[in-house]
Amino acid sequence: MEPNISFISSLIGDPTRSRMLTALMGGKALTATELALEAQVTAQTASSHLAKLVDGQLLIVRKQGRHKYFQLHRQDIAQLIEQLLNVTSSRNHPKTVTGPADPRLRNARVCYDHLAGKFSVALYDALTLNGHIADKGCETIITNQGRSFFSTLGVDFEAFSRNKRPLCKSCLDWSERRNHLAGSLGHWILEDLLAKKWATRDLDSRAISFTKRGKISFTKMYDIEDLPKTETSR
Amino acid sequence: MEPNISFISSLIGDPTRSRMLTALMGGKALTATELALEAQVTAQTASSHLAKLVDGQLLIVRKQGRHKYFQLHRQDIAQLIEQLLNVTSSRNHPKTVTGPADPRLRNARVCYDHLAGKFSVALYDALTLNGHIADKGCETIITNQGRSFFSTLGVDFEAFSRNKRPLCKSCLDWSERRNHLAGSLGHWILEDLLAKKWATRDLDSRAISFTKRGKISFTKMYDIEDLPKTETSR
DNA sequence: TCATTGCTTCGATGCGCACCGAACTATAGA
DNA sequence: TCTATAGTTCGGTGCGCATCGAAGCAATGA
Repeated sequence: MEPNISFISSLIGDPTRSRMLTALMGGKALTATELALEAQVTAQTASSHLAKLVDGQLLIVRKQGRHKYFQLHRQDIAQLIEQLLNVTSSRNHPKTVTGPADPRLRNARVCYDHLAGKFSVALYDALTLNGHIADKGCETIITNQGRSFFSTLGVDFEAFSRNKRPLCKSCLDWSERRNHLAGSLGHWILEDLLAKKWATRDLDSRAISFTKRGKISFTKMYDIEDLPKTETSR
Repeated sequence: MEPNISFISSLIGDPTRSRMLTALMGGKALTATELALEAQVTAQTASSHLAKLVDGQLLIVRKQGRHKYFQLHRQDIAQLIEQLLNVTSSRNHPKTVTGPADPRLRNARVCYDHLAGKFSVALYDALTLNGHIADKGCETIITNQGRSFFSTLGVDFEAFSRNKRPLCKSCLDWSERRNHLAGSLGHWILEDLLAKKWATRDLDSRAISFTKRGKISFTKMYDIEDLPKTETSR
């Protein structure tokens, strides 16, 4: 028998649940109340939705004291949501597309566990331009030069290769409709950014805010030429 | 604003509509009545569903005489469905997974526009083994050797490169849970098979039936060692 | 121990929508 | 012209489910 697509799709198909799922695309685990707020429903309603999402294995839950932390179940779920975002955004009516997007989200945001948005696309372009990665159209690979470049930055490729996750992977950006870097290398870059305090993760959203100094350092480190201006206005 | 995932998902989320969509994964355009049969609903019900799918831009429709032919809208929709199939099948209860699958579908079937199933996985393995393609874990690329190999078979890489579609791409097989070849090269292989009359497309399903001679030629052409036995029993 | 906060269960309400019967339009062929 | 087939529109039915109020557990902290 062919697997039954409709079950998972109908889980995502409810507006409230899909709001929860996109909120969780930030990669951070969120509590039930946070998700209720995000989805704009009462705690009771949220509870029943979350139970369904866990039951359908879209989310995993971890209990910590009197809190319950929810996360996307696995990488492939995040990929599915991302693909849905892509398909949807390219299909939107022209009117709504240009709608009032949060400028911070456009600049830099988290896409599950790696960077997305204008900054991320600029990074991808710079890495390509400098020959660190190669965009083969159908795939993105890391070059030998890129391998040594990232090694000096402290990337442990040995550890990555033990991991079954793809090292580098292109991921279509739904706001920019251009490629950006995903995979474990994309993950490393984001973690590195945050560890270096060049940028901070917003508490209330998927947005990533660069500090002034961080922006400069980031630009220098990856040799990015045309980093777009940060629109700091809310 | 983030695009609204739930709209598309809820379209796919209805069991009847999802049956129609999976039926269309065969790549062939189907008429409204065929889809009604496939989804096991009356013509009226099918009509309303199909209108919604077209309206939601999941399908395109072509009118021909008194027939209406429906097809998946674009490649990305097919990819989305495929990803859903993957996620769903890996999540199925062990009981239902081993359920009575149509053996013909397991052997060889169409995945939108390329080959899938056991045969396809065997092909992928053989191509890898012979160094025609290289599975880099995170991506699949065609080697120089593979390029010349396929050139002698009549592949016009020039024409492909003008196309924006990826040349070769791995696609996870939901029945085998292994990679098989997608992309325009995967498409070419399927078309070539059918053109050579080594295999025929079933009229009523996504299944692909190899002729005895075709199976031998296919095995020889791509140097496949361990092609699984064809289970001809229905 | 009691109060507070986080989350769940139960029950009731009401909307949305999948479904079909019946009647209608449109195309093809004779 | 008439007949058969393909597809649509309309109206009515009924189920499913998202929603919330109220009450109930559970864990923390004082």
